Amino acid sequence: MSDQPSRDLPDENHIIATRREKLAAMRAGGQAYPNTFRRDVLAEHLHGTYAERDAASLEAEVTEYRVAGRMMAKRGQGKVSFVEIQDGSGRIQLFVQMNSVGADTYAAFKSWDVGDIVGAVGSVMRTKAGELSLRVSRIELLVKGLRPLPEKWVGLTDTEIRYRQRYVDLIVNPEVRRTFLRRGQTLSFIRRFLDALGFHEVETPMLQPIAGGATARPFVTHHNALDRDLYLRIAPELYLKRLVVGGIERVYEINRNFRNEGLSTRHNPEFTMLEFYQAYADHHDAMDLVETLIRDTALAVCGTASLVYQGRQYDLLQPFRRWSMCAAVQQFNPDFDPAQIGDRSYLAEFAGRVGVDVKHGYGPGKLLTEIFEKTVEGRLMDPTFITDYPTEVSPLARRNDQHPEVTDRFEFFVAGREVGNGFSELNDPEDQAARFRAQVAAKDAGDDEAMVYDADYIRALEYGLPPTAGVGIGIDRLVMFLTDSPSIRDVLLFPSMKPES
RNA sequence: GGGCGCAUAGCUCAGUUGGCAGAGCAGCUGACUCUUAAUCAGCGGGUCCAAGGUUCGAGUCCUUGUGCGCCCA
Repeated sequence: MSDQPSRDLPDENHIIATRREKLAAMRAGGQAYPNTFRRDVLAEHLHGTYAERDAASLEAEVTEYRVAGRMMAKRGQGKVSFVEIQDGSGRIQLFVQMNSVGADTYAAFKSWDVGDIVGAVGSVMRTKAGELSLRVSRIELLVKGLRPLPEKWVGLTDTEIRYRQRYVDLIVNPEVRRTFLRRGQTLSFIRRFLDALGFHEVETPMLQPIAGGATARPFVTHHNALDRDLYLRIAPELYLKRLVVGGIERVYEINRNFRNEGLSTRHNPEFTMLEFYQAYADHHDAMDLVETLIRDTALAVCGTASLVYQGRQYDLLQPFRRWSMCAAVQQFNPDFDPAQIGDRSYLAEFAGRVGVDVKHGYGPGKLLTEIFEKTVEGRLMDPTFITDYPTEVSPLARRNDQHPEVTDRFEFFVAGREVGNGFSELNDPEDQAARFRAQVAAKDAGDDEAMVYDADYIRALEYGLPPTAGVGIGIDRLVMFLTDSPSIRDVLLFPSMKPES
């Protein structure tokens, strides 16, 4: 231990030291990190091809295969050993005999460790226990693993190590790999779904001079050459609607948003959002589209629309429920009187009673929304659209023609969590300018999440935004639902963490 | 931001009333030509999260801090 070459590593131990000695011996004997071995088959393909073949019929199979992967198990039995290697598709057992690979190779092989990466050549066989294996004629150590893998049976459960060292998590926990493959399939399917409907995928700025399109606190960064602050975007919304003005009438973007808020099982400072906009459509069309999108995505990536999330059954084939916010509040608060929905003092009293921290600037719409979030949101388990969001809390949404105090807006909930948000877009530039001014007033009054006046966006609207519906869907929360993951950190490869202690 | 819980070997975990730091797996040495968490014999392995405090004596009790988890805001 006295001459370790990597004293900067905090957790050197005798296991790592022993493996470093093995690596040093490899270096002394030639190339320790060869990149000449080429494989020609994956484990999954072997299992698929030979699943039905018995031991006797495989004896006649002379095809030599070349496989490569990480050794996940090694069971020595004297002059014969069994090894499980894991490649990108799964695992395959290697049957390594001294008589087949030679005494020298076999002696070297005995010193290799679980966690090392090997390449092997051999023909298929079935062992006496019935396991499909490769009878190895040649085997080669490709990469020496210096750090021991977690214990083979219980594995790695410490959530902190799982998140900070996701590479280890991925090696030893197959379900983690499945979760992230499914996340990729979800993104891929959504793109195909929207592409097929004539939507065009675009990329709009993530560094923005004005962080608009949502009510949230942004991250601030600085551009040195311009000597000005820029903001990481909190939403792509205002840029995407500029594109609709420009004639890209069906447009979407899937990318990261950044919001300067705390961490929780539902919040990560950077998260992935899908937003799409469709000209000549309204919020009803958008809800229909979201319902189809969610259902078809589940069918495509889970193979079924009947899902289990955290022990509860969800049937996405049933039509999604649609409730106005007021009706939903009444549903979960039998003593709530919808006739007094315009009465601020009534709402303030009710809000205070259910635990809302009522602030002076809150109007009736904000109060109703707070009551909704406090008493309803977490209980919306089955897929539900909540509609008729108050204009007061919807500065970018079109007013309802009959009831201008609410907007043609909805949010989508499932499993007690908000997953989507959409509305008929406000395309009246004068109304939009007034709404921005109200937001600026709120900001001046101390609401640091309120919006900033975006003069160029108003200018764009003055050229004419077609009647348009827009939707945002939180991809991380959708993937949580589709993969039965309790925390957003389970669907982010590298979730935000406090600095390692 | 508040409350509760957790932190001991590379990993997963025990640790009694405050009295010598433990197990399984992994590792090392040896045996073993069909194993499946292989088996058998032997051996090594610790900043008990950090810093203070109480005590003859602290992994254990107290305080503060750090990280993680859960709940609440």
